[in-house]
Amino acid sequence: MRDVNDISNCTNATLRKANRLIGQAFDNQLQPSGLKATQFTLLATLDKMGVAGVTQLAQVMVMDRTTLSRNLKPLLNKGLIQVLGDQDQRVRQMQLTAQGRSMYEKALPYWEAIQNKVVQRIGKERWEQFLQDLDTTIEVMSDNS
Amino acid sequence: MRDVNDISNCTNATLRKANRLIGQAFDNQLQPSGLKATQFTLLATLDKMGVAGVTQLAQVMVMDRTTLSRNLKPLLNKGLIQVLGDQDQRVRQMQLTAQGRSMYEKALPYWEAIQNKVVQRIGKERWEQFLQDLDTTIEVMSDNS
DNA sequence: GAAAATTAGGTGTATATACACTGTGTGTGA
DNA sequence: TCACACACAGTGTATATACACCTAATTTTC
Repeated sequence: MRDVNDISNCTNATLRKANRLIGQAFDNQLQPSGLKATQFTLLATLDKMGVAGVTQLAQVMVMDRTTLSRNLKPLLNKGLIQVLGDQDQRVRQMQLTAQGRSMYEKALPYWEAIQNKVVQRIGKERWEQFLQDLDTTIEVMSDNS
Repeated sequence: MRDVNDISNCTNATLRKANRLIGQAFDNQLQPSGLKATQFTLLATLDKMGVAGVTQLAQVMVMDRTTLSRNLKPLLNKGLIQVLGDQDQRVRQMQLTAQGRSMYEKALPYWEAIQNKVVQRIGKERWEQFLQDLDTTIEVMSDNS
């Protein structure tokens, strides 16, 4: 049994460590594609949504709106994402450009490579449990109470 | 069974989401202490090590040396950490100051509060499994191969 | 229909993260 | 001993993250 109050078992610190290592591994593998792992995730999410406003996209990504705002900049600069007009002039609807979709699709094999490598290292069964626990954590921590 | 190659199951993206939420929760709870969660973790680690050089501390924290170098700055500025001399003039040995230890100890109850809250939300049993899986992930991802 | 509340979004500031590169000190081998 | 390798740490640059605050457009309310 782990001691909850032992600082060695800090949920945040342990999660951060894992996050750094996994992030580096994904960034590393995705490097030939010219995308960071975070950018790849953003493109993947927007690709699935088709068209989305900033706040809407931020909610789906469980990310602060202002963080997303900043993360969009390099992708807009590279022409991977374009902004569409909207009746409601407050909203900036966005979607992938042809170049963006192309770059995303070219990056997919690199993503699959590292994703499979990670699953293999952790072990399929344990990985499934792990992803489930991450999803649960995301769910229970999303209630602002 | 989860599809490993389904982008919805991206290990990195899911981990990042959880990391953001947990990080915010810890930062939030620690706010009255004047420390960010990352800074708290750094102080806790250095407190346990007693004295440590930058590279040594970075290895223990599974963190890039240059990242740690930057993270140390606000703590040095606030006088929570001090640099000691060393025979080997390349090494910057560091330790907590009295003020640093005091601030760390004052922050501990806030850490315990959020740590327990998180464990309660996830559920003790599931949390133990979760921490175990995180540790495993850290271990298998630490091999540079 | 105008004032107030709400909603969408960006900026200023600070920290977190890491790669490529630089500088400096230490040790080692010819 | 001196040149070269190696070890320790910081900087330049770029992105990621989020809170506090600001602006503008829309909706709601009276």
